Amino acid sequence: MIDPEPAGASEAGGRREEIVEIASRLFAERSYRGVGMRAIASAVGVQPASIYHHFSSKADILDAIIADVTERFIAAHLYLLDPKFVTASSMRQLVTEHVVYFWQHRIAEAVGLRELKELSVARAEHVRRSRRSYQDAWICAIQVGVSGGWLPAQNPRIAALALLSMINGVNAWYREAGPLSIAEVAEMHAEMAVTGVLGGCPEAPP
Amino acid sequence: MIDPEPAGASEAGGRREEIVEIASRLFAERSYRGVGMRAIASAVGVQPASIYHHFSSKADILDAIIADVTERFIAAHLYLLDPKFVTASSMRQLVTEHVVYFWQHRIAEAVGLRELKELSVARAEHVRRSRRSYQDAWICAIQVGVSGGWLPAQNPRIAALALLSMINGVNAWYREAGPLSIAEVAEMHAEMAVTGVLGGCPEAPP
DNA sequence: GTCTATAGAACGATAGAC
DNA sequence: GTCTATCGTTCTATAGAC
Repeated sequence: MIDPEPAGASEAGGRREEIVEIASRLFAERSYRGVGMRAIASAVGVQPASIYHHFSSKADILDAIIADVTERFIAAHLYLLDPKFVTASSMRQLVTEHVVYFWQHRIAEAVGLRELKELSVARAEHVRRSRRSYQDAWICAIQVGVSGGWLPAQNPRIAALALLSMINGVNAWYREAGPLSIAEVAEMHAEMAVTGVLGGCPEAPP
Repeated sequence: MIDPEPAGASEAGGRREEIVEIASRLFAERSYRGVGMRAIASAVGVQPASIYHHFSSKADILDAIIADVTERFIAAHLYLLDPKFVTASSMRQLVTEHVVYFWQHRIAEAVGLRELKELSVARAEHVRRSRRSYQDAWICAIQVGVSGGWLPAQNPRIAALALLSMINGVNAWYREAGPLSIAEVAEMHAEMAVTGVLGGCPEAPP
């Protein structure tokens, strides 16, 4: 049993984590600029000045929210697009895990997507580079499939961007109250993405 | 030659139109709450108080920006999804026109998507209803295709939402500096959407 | 139709006691 | 670690002259 938190993070249940969690919900609902320190403090149940014992500024809270949610997923899953081993099956697996992970982290992901410009330039650039590497890995993997004859996609770059738009869009409309679980929706998207957008037949090699 | 502006709009080049155009660009770049009346006035070249001669409030400017950009497209194109006449070909045409129109109106569309919650409740609800009718028309049309045997989509609702996410995502990554025109990207999306996501073969009837 | 001037509220952040 | 109190800024919006 390994501590799932990276080194440097405080134990769960600390004030700092509580502030991050509450602020992320508020930012997702009313936007970063639409939520003041007074509103955050009030939701936490403390006075505004107390927040500054845990964070040096409001932007520092935003940094902690966005931090590396997306990067962590990308770093852990890029191997599925490795040109030497990528298959239609590994692509389906990646789409499925992508949809599920992004839904599970939907609040931080929504804030990270919407408030990217509010981040410090250095951190925003870090996030953009990470996303770019994921996108490029998809393009490269699709090109491998086209060269190998098992993916008939016309334009790998456009296909990759269309595929990512499709699966990133799930959070905008999916609701847990509906008849389908997020895992079912994820599987359907894997099918629509790889068999549909990329044109890879389910029974085709590899 | 008919006046393209709906009745009630002032002639082009008026201060009101100038303010709407400048404010929409600023809102798209720095968000509604991130842009003050001073910034808008400064960009227009007047004093802040002068804006209030043309608009009763900042929210009134946002209303004028969003107004009915999306509704106008939907109202003019719903006929292409009419259950009695819809075909794979009319779906492809709609996707193409959708992508091109949304790109041409990308500034207002971006503001309308991002700042929907800043709108007055009544106007926000009007926009949501309009989008919902478009979505429902897509679902219904796909169901017709499934019933008719010319679309193998598994789940019409999920397929419609995936398709719309895909084509609405174009504005997030397309840049005119690239090698493809928006019309070319739109055509490729029509192919990926109808042949790919919905599974309709190009040569299949109708 | 645009100006100067400013009201009144909310903002991010700090000082210093406990 | 949280409090009270508040500083200085910025915000939307208005009053009234020209």
